[in-house]
Amino acid sequence: MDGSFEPIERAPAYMKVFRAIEEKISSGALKDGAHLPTEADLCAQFGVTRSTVREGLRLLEQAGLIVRGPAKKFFIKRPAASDIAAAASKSFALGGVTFSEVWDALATMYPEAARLAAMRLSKARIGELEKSGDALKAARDDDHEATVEGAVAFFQLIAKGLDNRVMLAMLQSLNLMIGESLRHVIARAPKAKDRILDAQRKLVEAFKARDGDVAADWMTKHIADLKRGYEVAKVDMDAAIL
Amino acid sequence: MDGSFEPIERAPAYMKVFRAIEEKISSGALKDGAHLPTEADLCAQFGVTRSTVREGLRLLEQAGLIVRGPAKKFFIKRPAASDIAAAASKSFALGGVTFSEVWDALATMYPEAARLAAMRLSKARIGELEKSGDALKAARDDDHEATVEGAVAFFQLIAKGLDNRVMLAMLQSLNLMIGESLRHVIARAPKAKDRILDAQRKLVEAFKARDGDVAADWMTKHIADLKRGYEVAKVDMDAAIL
DNA sequence: TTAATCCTATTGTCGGACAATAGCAATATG
DNA sequence: CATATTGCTATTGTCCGACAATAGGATTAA
Repeated sequence: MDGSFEPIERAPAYMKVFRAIEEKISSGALKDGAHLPTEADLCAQFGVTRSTVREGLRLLEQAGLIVRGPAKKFFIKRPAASDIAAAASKSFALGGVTFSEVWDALATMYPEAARLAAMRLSKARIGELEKSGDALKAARDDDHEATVEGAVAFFQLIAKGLDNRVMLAMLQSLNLMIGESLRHVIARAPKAKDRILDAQRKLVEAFKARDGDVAADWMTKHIADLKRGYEVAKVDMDAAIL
Repeated sequence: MDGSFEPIERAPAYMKVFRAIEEKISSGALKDGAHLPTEADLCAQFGVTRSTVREGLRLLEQAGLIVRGPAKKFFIKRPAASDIAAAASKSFALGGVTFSEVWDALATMYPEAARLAAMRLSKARIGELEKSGDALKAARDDDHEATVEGAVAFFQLIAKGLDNRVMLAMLQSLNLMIGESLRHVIARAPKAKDRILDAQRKLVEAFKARDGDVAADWMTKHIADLKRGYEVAKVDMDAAIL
């Protein structure tokens, strides 16, 4: 006989609200850009009170599935690569990952990204890379903020040019972390701007020539060089990034 | 003159509650594993009502910064790599990334991961890899679930062995996505198990020999082979993963 | 026609209330 | 004495009702 019972489904109501709406989003029943019904409507539909609905909405909000539109109304938004990257890098920081872990990942992934980029970057994207370099060149040598932005923008353009949202999100989360940390050491790294510009120039040449090996090679050097800046600045690579 | 005013800080109270607690966590004032005060306490401390506090808690909950302990009490938890990976892969799925994007990322990143693994895997970890292979070999050939688990477990062990939480999270999120999708096609991929086992064997050999080039090479083949399974199964690689 | 004003729908916050539940203490039972 | 049951208490989950704040649209004034 089987007179025993299954454990009954016992999740808080706000969680069920969250899951229900999440389901409707992932199934496409609630399309990207559509407005969420008002809280009062949701109360009626789910048969719960506004407090409960609102707790569910907070979950959706933090999950990045809904964003505030005009008039505070929520509308549906499927998470973009940049959202994932931002959330991930924040979590990494909170999780206490170290500089060396980030740089290690950077050194592992970006050369291959560069190799791929050599094959895949559009002419327009390569043009953007050159323009970004020109902008950096035009900046004053002691404008460290411009140097950091120029370095990060270059990585960013490569990541975007791969035309792959998964890799974009991953590389972008690395970009966010190195950008934040570069800012703190750039002032102490002599000649950083010149060396960055040189590497970028070589990389663009490789991209133009569609030479993946050379691109990967220069990216390796570029990253090693950036890392050296950290060592010169005597940053403890085993400390957590903030 | 500058008689103009800055835009005043106007964030909802529940958001401020969220940020305040998040701050205390990231600054270390609330240590990992510590219990959060009761809702009533938080009300008193922040000077807001329980509804407001609870909405803030929902944000923290979804952000993965607090988890339910026994007795429903919350305690602090810094996000681990696996949390980040799970959140990211979920977001990728909701964002509608395609099979080919995932496989593209896989093919780009894992060979380099394997190269690194050849240098970095501990003997114990390599032993685990072999044991995982033995377990897969022992499974029945038509036990597709075991095949999928064996394939994913192998990737998982390599990712863990890199001893880098950033890469672990990234590779793990890929693992989650391919695992989920492999499950749907494995039955239609003939001889999949044998070919997987063969690649795994070659990879372990390369790891033992600490030969990064060979490891990267076999990983490339292994992944290409898995991908071919998809093509044989006539999966639309441009469709969104679910 | 444009600018100021009112109106309305919706969100943000409040306060209180009570049921549900987990953990613990007290009690009963053998 | 050991164990099982019961009751107690603190805390969370949910509900209700209320009101201020605000954004947008409608309406009126210029």
